[in-house]
Amino acid sequence: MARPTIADIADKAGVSKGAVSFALNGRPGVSDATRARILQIAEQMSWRPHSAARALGASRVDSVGLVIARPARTLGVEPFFAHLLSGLQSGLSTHSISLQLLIVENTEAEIEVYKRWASEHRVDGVILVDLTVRDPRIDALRALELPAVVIGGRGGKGALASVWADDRDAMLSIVDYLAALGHRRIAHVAGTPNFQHTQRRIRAVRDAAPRLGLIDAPSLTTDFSDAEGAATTRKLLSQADRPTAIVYDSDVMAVAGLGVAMEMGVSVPGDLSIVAFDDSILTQLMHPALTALSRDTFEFGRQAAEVLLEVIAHPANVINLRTADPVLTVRESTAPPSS
Amino acid sequence: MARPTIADIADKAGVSKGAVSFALNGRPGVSDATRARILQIAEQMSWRPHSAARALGASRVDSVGLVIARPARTLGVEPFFAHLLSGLQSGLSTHSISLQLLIVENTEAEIEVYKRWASEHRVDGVILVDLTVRDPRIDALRALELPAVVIGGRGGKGALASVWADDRDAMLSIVDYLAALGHRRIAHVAGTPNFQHTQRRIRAVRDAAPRLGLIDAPSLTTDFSDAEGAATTRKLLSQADRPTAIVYDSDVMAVAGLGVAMEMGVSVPGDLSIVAFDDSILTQLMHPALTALSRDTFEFGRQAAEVLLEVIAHPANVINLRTADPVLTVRESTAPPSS
DNA sequence: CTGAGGTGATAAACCGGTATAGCTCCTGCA
DNA sequence: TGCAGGAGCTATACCGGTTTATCACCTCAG
Repeated sequence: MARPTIADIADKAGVSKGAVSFALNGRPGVSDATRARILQIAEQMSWRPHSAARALGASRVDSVGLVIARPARTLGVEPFFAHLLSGLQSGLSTHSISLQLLIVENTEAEIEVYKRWASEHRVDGVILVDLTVRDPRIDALRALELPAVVIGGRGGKGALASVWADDRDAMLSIVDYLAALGHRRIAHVAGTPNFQHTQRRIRAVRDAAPRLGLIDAPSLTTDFSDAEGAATTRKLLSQADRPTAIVYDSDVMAVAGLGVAMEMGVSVPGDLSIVAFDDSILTQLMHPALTALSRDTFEFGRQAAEVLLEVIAHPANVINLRTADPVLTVRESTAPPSS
Repeated sequence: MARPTIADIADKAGVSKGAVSFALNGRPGVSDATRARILQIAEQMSWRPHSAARALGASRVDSVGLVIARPARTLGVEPFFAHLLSGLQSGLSTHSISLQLLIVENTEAEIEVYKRWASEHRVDGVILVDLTVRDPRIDALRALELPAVVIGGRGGKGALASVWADDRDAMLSIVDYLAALGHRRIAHVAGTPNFQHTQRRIRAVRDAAPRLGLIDAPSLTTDFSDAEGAATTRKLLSQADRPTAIVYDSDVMAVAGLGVAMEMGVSVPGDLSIVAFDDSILTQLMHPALTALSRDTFEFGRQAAEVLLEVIAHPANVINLRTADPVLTVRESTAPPSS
């Protein structure tokens, strides 16, 4: 017998299908003795539930979805997603929930995927990343009544559950550190301005400037690419009063910035300190190794999974979980300013 | 009506459920007029099939799986997987097939996942990556009768379908190029020896050495990590007769190697030429930018998807597809040897 | 005029589970 | 003694599709 069904088990145990179902799902309706016998037979026949049959009967598919709307090119470099995925899976696997992953080009396509998933009952819920200001996905998901958890932002007036880290505090810890080293000209090479976290980081820099007595603290937005990271760095370093420290919103841009500094004869950390807002193997491969903000992305994913499962189970329960604060890992790219 | 079923359509069209099913799946049994009417009603009610119901009836789930057995740490840096994923999805989405992704720690866990997927009918087939010599997954999959396609290797005596590139030719093109530049001491920092492609690359170097008159052409295996890449480079550059060119099996190791060269005062490409077997944004961020072998990984994934769907439809049909050869992208890290 | 064969449809079984109504005992309490 | 109530189990409907057996009807050849 290749693939036993509960009917086979019922036959062998001399009970009804219903009793087998009760026993296998740990719900009342059978005696302990019968339950034990059924479980043993199931084990021995190496029975496993047919996912489609269960989904049809129980109207849940034990599967959640993650759509990433980014060009594949930028995806690969970011260890963020790999760690997030691992964390998500770690949180899901304990409940035998599987993960559907889809990479699409833009937000419209992403919303289309949600519609399809909802109408085909392919997932019980979804995880949202890269939240933008006035994100259209939030309304779309609400309309679809698809449970969701937002990663790294708030779910729009508390409507969607979320798991988030405090970008503001994190940015402040970087700027505080640089100011303590003696830097007064600090620049911030930010990412895409429509991302919520970009906004929060820019605001943090702006707010901290007066308190720390910074002479200049510009935030320049980019598209997160190495090319714009390099171009922006070139512009900053060409100024008369160039910054003595630059904070980059991503590790890739920080590495690109380091390249520009070398190319222009600006020594790091002698003439310029560099900090990356994201940590990865990239920052450690460099010479000098880059000071970077380390986040526990794996744990982030694990918590997101837990929250999502909770929201699926109890849709009314809107959870907003703040995760552990990221910490600044100081390496070789930061030092007091030379003059 | 939130989610219409074919019964609703049947009611509205005044026909039976069966007729609707025939019409929607484009199979004979209904007249063209009725078919058109049913399709129109389905469209208007924005009907979509319930995936679980379809899976249960048709015994296929329109979903395939990919398991990656690697630590998440190394995963993120490799653009390879992001591109492969995009390509796979591109090939699958035209047939409305979804992809399940799972990252696990080791091969045993991977095989367990296959067993679970097979017994729970969660996927119609799987894609295999990182093929090792005498790979245990091949026999496991055959035992499970789970359709599969192997990426980047042969499916064990032609048993499993495969999509592969010619690693041997690729390595020869690198070594030929370095020899043409005048290099006679070429070293090869290889990956894990149990990978099939590592073996093929090592063999290619060994076979080419006499023909090209190479004085020395050692292949040193590593675990693919930046640490071992750096350590091996350090060892090579400390030798009396140190190599004038090093070929690295991955971009991460090449970058680590470049760092070691800088740290030891060995100029690149003046004193040492460096080639990476894998291309990515990493190699382009470096100074000097690294000469690297570029593969069309997206297309690779797309073809793998096509082959897998073919194998699922016709299990007896074992396809072995050779993809386009990778090309060497020459950048700043290679030059004729100095002396 | 008859019968073979094809067309267009229906009804019902089926896929493998879950959920529920109901039945049979058994126990405990008035 | 009678009966309420619960434990333990069965039978059956149901989820939303697919597939098969069957049938009515029409056409056309013999």
